[in-house]
Amino acid sequence: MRSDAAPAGWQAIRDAALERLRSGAWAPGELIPNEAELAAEFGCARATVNRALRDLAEAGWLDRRRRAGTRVVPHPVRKATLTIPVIRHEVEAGGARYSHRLLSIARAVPPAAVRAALGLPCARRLLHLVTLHLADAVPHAHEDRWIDTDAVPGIDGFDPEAVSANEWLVGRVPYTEGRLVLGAEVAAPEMARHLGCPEGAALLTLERSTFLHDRAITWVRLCHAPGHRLTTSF
Amino acid sequence: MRSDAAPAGWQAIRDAALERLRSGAWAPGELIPNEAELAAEFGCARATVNRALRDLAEAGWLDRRRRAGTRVVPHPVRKATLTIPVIRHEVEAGGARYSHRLLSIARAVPPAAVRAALGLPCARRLLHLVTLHLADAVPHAHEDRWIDTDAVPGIDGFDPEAVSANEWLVGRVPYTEGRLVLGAEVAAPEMARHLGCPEGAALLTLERSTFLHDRAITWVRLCHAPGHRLTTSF
DNA sequence: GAGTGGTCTAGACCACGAC
DNA sequence: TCGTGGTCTAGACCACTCG
Repeated sequence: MRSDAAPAGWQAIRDAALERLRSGAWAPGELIPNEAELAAEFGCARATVNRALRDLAEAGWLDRRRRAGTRVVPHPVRKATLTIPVIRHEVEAGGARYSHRLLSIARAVPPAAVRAALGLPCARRLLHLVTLHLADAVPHAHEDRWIDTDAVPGIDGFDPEAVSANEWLVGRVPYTEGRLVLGAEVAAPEMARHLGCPEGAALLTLERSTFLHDRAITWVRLCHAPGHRLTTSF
Repeated sequence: MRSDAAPAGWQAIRDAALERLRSGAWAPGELIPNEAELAAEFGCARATVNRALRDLAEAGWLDRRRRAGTRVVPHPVRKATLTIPVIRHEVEAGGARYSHRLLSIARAVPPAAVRAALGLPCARRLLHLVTLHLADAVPHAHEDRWIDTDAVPGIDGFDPEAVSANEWLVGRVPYTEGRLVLGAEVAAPEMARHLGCPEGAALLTLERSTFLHDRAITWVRLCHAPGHRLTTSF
């Protein structure tokens, strides 16, 4: 009995191929046997080999071309996947207790930069929320959010004191498109006060615009407390 | 004749389904018809519908479960893919002319933080390169890199003055695993001098460790000039 | 138990593109 | 030109899980 699950079918073939890639049996830049040959070797249909190799190609290991055959990509992965968590989950995953504090709530016309990010042509009034997220009562991130309430049915039932806008929207409002911008900024005096950090500290910022069918829903800018890092494997 | 390509086969079915998702005909949280029904509707084999729906599920639109059927995911995508470009390509994509300047090259024992990131137990000497990347002769990013030359065959043929380590390694050295850490830091005096920015500016940093079969290859830390942003859609 | 998606097969035809 | 991967089909069996 093996501790790891032993996949059967196309996953078994994918794993066998992956082993050859990792071990160097199929070296970078090299041409690997064609589908028919591998199907014969593994004793399965060509479609099954196709499924396995397609999976490896999508993962960035192989480069497949008609007529030219399948080649091992010299440099496997150039993409990293960033998961965008609900902040409460992020905090709790770190073993801390999550809380949040609503700093301000108002209806106002957003600044031009926000209007541009959301593609709003006219100067409409949106709901503006500023929230502080805390981990074990220590400031974790500062959230500046604009919501087009016309695009969010059921917003009346939303109590920003009880549930953070971050979590409420994620749970209830579907979106189809989004844009994410990562940057860094210096902590201004007010931000430093909110985050409990020295003025001039470097903060990792994350701006996110989301849309439903090209209709702007919300724009949010998160300023993380100093030292915060985003990590991903690839 | 249509200006946009009209895919046939499973992609056509995927697109038709996507249109229903985007239009709301298949609403978030809702159950969609099963594969057999859709196959009948589209006049194709069930496997073809399966291929199309699997694609949408991988993209995060659908949640498919045996027996339970296929459901529209309420909140489509929580993942963003970050592409990690060769810096020269990144600069040239911005319409600028790329150049680089080697600031220092030496063999030394890396600091503990770098050893830890690479999982090096003992204090071996690695190749240490510091490079400045420029866009139209303006500083773009500062690169601090450590390379385990034993893990990089052919390193003797590498001329760091001619080609940046970034590009040389990407083109020649395969890797299997990697870790990426994004953060922000304040520009120290020396860094500010290199990047031509004020001391105390906020810099977006990107640390990357790469491995080949659990063997450490290189660790690199990029400090981008102020205002630099990483963008991705999802 | 029974309905659903997951997968496999064997064969076929097609589209691309290196030669 | 013609080998290669891309895809479709029709049918079959399996695995999961809801009721």
